[in-house]
Amino acid sequence: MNRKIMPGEKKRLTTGRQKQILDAAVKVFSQKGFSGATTKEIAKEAGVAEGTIFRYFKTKKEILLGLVGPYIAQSLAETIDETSDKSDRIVLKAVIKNRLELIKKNIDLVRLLITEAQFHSDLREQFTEKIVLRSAGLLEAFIARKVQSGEYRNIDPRIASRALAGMVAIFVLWKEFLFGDKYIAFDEEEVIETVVDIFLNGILNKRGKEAAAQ
Amino acid sequence: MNRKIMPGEKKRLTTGRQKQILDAAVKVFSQKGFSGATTKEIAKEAGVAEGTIFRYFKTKKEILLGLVGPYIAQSLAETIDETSDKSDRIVLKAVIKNRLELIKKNIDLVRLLITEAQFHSDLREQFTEKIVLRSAGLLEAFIARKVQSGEYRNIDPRIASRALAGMVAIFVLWKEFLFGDKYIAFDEEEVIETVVDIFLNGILNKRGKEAAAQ
DNA sequence: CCAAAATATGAGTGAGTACTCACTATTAGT
DNA sequence: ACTAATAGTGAGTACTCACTCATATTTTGG
Repeated sequence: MNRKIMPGEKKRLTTGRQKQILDAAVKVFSQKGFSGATTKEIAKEAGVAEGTIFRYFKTKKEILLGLVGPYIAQSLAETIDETSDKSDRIVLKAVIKNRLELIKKNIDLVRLLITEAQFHSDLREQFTEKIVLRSAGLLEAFIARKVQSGEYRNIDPRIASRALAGMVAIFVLWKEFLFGDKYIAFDEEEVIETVVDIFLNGILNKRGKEAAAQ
Repeated sequence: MNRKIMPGEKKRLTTGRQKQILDAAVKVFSQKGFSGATTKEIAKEAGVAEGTIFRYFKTKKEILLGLVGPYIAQSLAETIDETSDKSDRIVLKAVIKNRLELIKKNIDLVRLLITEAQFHSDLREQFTEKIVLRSAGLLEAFIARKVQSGEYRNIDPRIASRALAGMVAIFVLWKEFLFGDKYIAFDEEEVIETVVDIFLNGILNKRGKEAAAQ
């Protein structure tokens, strides 16, 4: 009557039809937008018949919403704890690089989420609470600690954390959303280095500090 | 046979059916996305019959492209020349505020352009060249001058200008794209103040400078 | 005022869409 | 090997959409 549940499986989303369809959906949705994509295309991309899709998802919209559960968590919710004794410069650069890697690996999903979050409030809420606020919170907490310890100047960590995120984000948007390398190709390493440099210089409490390299 | 052209008119896009339809299109497109919007809705919003739309635009796509000509220029291409003797702090804050006002006044158009630029390369190119690169160029030049004069540290102005833009942009995206004031309501004045502060502190060549307010 | 030109209308059309369902293929239990 | 349950299929269905066009209204010029 009901299929046996294997010990370790519970919700095996990593594999199987469902995952296969969601993977295809991310690709097609991100290329054409939700409204512009057709279920026929998704089926083709997934290598299944159109009807099969509706065995796993009642509606097209439900496919989109299917992305915010385990799927997103699996793709984007990795966490990093650099509770190290390394310098801020190193830690921040590492965090940023890690984040960028994650985004680049899932750029289709990210573009899709940002684009469609505008139009689907249910998607927006999940995306916000599961990904954005959580990520923002980590960086915010890090900065708040430094402010409290007096290492950083007394700047609102909610603003500072977002400012730093924004500095990096704009280069991702620039490249992945709009222009590719058509107008300017930025060197990622140099961008990160510069951004962290401006940020730390801007927020550190002044002490005898190293001068900027000429 | 052909209608008389009044002396000063040439292309009067500021008024008339065309403008009326474009205004409606911005509203509907930005709410539903290009694919999700229907010509019927646009017609209704514009207060004309559906057929009338196709008297002014051959296709739906052409309505979208109609937005990038004089329409965009008129809405977003205002320029500011703060060739002043005021302090950087004042100038930058003024520039940012001016830019934010412009964006807020045309937020529907901005959202639409950012969203649809992904899917329509013709729109993307116009938007990029007419708006984005031009705006970026102004700030870039400003910073480049300061770097050359030795006021700012030797930081790539292309990166620095975008970093500053990103710091501000993320708060606009945060509010207008995703969350409104649902999670955190930022005070615009404070955000600008803080961002400029971090940026200038981060990029200024060190001299006897005012300490951060406690 | 009138006719002719320009403009506006909205029911109609064909293409294309999300979704259904009667059917086929595969798998699992014995 | 047989059977029942499950999974997969793709042509068909009801509907929506961009776009057309015959007709109606407004504007123009004399």
